[in-house]
Amino acid sequence: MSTKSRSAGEPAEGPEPLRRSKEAVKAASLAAAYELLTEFGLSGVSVDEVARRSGVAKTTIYRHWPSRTALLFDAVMQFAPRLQTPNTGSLRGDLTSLALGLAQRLQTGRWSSAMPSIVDAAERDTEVAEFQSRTHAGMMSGFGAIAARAQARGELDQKLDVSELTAAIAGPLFYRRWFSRQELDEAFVRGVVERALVWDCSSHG
Amino acid sequence: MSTKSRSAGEPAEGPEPLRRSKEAVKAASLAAAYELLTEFGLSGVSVDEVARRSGVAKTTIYRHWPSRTALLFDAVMQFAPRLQTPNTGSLRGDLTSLALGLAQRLQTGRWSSAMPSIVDAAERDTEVAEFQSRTHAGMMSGFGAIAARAQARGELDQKLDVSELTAAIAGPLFYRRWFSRQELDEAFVRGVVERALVWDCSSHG
DNA sequence: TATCTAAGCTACGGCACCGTATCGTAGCTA
DNA sequence: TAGCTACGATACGGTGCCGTAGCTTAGATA
Repeated sequence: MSTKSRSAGEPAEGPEPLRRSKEAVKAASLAAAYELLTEFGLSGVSVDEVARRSGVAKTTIYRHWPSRTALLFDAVMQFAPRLQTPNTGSLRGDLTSLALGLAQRLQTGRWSSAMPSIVDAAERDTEVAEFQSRTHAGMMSGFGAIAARAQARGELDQKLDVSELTAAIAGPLFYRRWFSRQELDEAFVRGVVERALVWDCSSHG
Repeated sequence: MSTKSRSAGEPAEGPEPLRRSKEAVKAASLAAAYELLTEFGLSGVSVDEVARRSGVAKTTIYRHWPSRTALLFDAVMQFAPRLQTPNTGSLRGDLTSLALGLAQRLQTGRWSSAMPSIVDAAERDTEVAEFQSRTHAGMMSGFGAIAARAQARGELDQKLDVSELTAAIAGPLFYRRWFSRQELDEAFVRGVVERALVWDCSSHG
C-alpha cells in the first residue's frame, strides 16, 4: 500500500524513490501492458489494470499516451519477436534450425498466446491489420534471407516464390499450434521441412 | 419503435403477431447471435445487442439460456461448418477439390471472420479449447475420409499420418488467410496440394 | 532556497454490459 | 369465459471500463 516500485518492471520492495522518473514510469507501464497482453490478450489490457499492476497512477499513464490504443500499440511493438536467422551453410540446415526455433516460440513463447487476439482485432480493424502484416513480415524475414543465400549458392531455384516456402513451413506449425491443437514435436517439424525441401529441390529440376 | 418481427431472423416490418412462439423466439435469438458473432467476433455478442437485433426481450432470452456464454455456445454450435467431402476417384482430385472448397470458405465465409476470436478464447479457456478442438476435427474430417479411400485403392501409403497431410494442406491456407494476409488464389492452393502429393506419393515409394 | 516539472491521489461523468425483479398482457386451451 | 404459459417493457443494482478534472507534493534544477 505504501512501498512503490523501483524501476522498469514489477513493483519491487526497495524503499528507493517513491516517485519514479519519467522513463521509469513509461517502462513500468509498458511492462505491465505487455504482461497483461500475453496473459489475457488485447482485450485484457485495460488502463486501470495497467495502472494497478505497474503502480503508476492512471492519470500519469494518460500523460504519456493519449489513449488506451496508443499504449497498446507501443506495448505490442516493443516485444514483437524477430526470429534470428541461422546460417548453417546448407538450405536444409538453415530451414530446419529456423523451423525448430519457430516451433519453440510457438509452444513456450508468451507471444504466441497473445497472437490470436491480435489476429482477431486485425479481422475488423484495418489499422491493426496493416500493423500485423508488417510485424509478421518482419518476423518471418528469416525465410527470405535463407532462401536468398541458398539461391546464391545455386541450391535453390532462382524463381522460387519465397512466400510459398514460408507458408509451406510456417503454415503447418501455426496450424497445429492454434487450430488443430496438436503437439508440435520435433519429428513433425522436421517432417514439414523435408516436405518443403522435396518440392523445392527435386520436383523442379 | 413499435412494429416487431415476424419469424426467425431479422426484425421484419409486417405487423403480424407481436408475440412469437417459443421456437420462433429461440430461432430469432440464435440468428441474431450468429450474425453478431460473424460481424464482431465473440466479444461482440452481448445479450443486450442480441435482444436489440432480434427484437426479443432480454428477459426472454434469459428465460431460454442461463447466461450469455450458454447462448454463445449454442450459436457457435449451430453454424460450425463442415466441409463436404468430394469423391472424384483420385487422391489428387479429391484433395484439390477439398482444398479449393476450404480456400473458398476462408475467403468468403462469414465463419472465417469469427474463427480468430474463438481461437483467442480457446487460448485461455480450456472449455472453449476442447470445444474448438472437437469442432475443428469435425470440420476437417474430410481429409481422413479422402485418405482412407486412397489407401483402400492403394494410392497412398498405409502408414501415412493423416494429421500431417491435413496440416500440410490446411496449414498454408490458414496461414495466408490470417497471418501473412496474402491472397489465396487458385494457383497457390493447387501448389499446396501438389506439394503434399509429391511427398506422399513419390518420396515414400 | 525558489521554481518548475511531472508523479501521485481521489473523484467524477458517461457508457456498456450482466443478470434480475416486477409488472402487464397476448394468445392458446379447457 | 377462466386460467395458464410465455413473451414484452421498464427499471434496477452492480461492475468494469474510458478518459478528465482538480489538487497535492516529490525531487531535480537554477
